Amino acid sequence: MAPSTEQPTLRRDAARNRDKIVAAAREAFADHGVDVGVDVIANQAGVGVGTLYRRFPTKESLIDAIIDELFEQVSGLAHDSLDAEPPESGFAGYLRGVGQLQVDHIGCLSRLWNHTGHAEARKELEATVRRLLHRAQDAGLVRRDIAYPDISVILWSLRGVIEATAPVAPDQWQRYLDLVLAGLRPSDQPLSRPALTGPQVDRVFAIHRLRARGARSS
Amino acid sequence: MAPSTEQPTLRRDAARNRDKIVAAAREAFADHGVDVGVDVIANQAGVGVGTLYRRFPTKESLIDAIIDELFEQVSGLAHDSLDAEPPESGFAGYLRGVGQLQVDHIGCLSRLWNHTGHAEARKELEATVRRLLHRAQDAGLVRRDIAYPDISVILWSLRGVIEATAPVAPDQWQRYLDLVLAGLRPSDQPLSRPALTGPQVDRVFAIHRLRARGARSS
DNA sequence: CGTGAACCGGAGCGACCCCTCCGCTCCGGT
DNA sequence: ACCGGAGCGGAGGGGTCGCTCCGGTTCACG
Repeated sequence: MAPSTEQPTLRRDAARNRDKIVAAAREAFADHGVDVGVDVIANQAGVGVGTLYRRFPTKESLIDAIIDELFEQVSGLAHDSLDAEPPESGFAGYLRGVGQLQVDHIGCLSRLWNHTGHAEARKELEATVRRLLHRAQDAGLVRRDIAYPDISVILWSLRGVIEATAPVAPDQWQRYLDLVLAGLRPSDQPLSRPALTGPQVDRVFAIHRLRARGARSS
Repeated sequence: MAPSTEQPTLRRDAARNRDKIVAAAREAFADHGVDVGVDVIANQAGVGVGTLYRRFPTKESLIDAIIDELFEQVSGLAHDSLDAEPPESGFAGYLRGVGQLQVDHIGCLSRLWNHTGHAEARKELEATVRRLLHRAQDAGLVRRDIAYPDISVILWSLRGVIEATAPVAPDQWQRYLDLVLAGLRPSDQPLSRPALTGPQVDRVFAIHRLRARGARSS
């Protein structure tokens, strides 16, 4: 039952501070983006930066912790969507749910989809979303030549809309998603290009992860 | 014939260097994003940073110059699309053209749409795009309840897709645009939200312009 | 060709930010 | 109550980046 990475039982005040740091980081990242200074986070948590850095050896690792939380919410949402009624509505519900999650974590969007570890958790999420997609296709809501990587592309596009419009019109992305869902409905006009392949999607993740580290390569 | 902002006749070598700086900046921004150091640009242009800063008092003003170029290309593209054959194809052609421009200037995307000045040029572009949109609507290619601000939203979404996928699959955005265009076709299912209003779009621009200046507000 | 103004270059300043270090505090088991 | 050590805070190191300053150079006009 215990996770593989076992903590050597944090002292109680230390655990409390860790929670305060995570909460402060969550809020600060959502409000001001991942570029907020660590001192701002430490201040908001009521601790010193030294305390922060004892628990999270790197600012990046703190970001990862927040993104991990977010990823779990996405996973949970996908699983919940499996129980939607009627079943074929789960697909749209998943997309709408992810949209709302993105709105609630605007500052972190650039990191949401380049998840460091958890390859296995990613596989599971993918399997779930594939099921949602197939159900929608079987019900005639989504054209057959839409593949799983297309969902990633749609979510990237959603990110673009949300990042631009959310501060002004927090629900405008829903109108846009209506349009996309309409575009997904069966049609006899073929698409001009094939879908991304799985490895290509992985490379997109990899590139964005590199870029996130502040690469300044040639 | 002379533009309203008259230059006091730059010395020839100075003009040459200015051009070299702009060319280097265009390339550097496209390749590495707007976060490249000014010394990189100056190096590539074969001049010192001092020379760069004589011509462009701020890195921001250099970025603006590049964005202005890009904006003119968009304007030209919109006008060219007016002559498309058949006329109702101009709308899709415009969107595809803007997509390609975005691919060619990936690093600048975050700045493309928050254009500082030229309110009048913006108005003209808007008028042109409105005509393209109306033609497509009259031809039955686009549903009637799509308004001009929806085009901005679509371009923001396109930006999200391009930023994510272009390094791996430079033309994947076209598949995605196919879907959006399909979603724009007439339908009797209403959209769940109204379009953005003009002032809302302006506020989106304003907010992003502020954010670009590196604001670290509360 | 001579002259003065415009121009050039790059070392260096200041601001910012991530992270470390070390003297002090306070938890918690005995 | 006592004590060992985990935990704490925040000043400052190290690095980056935008921008400035000024001695030397080059252009263009008379």
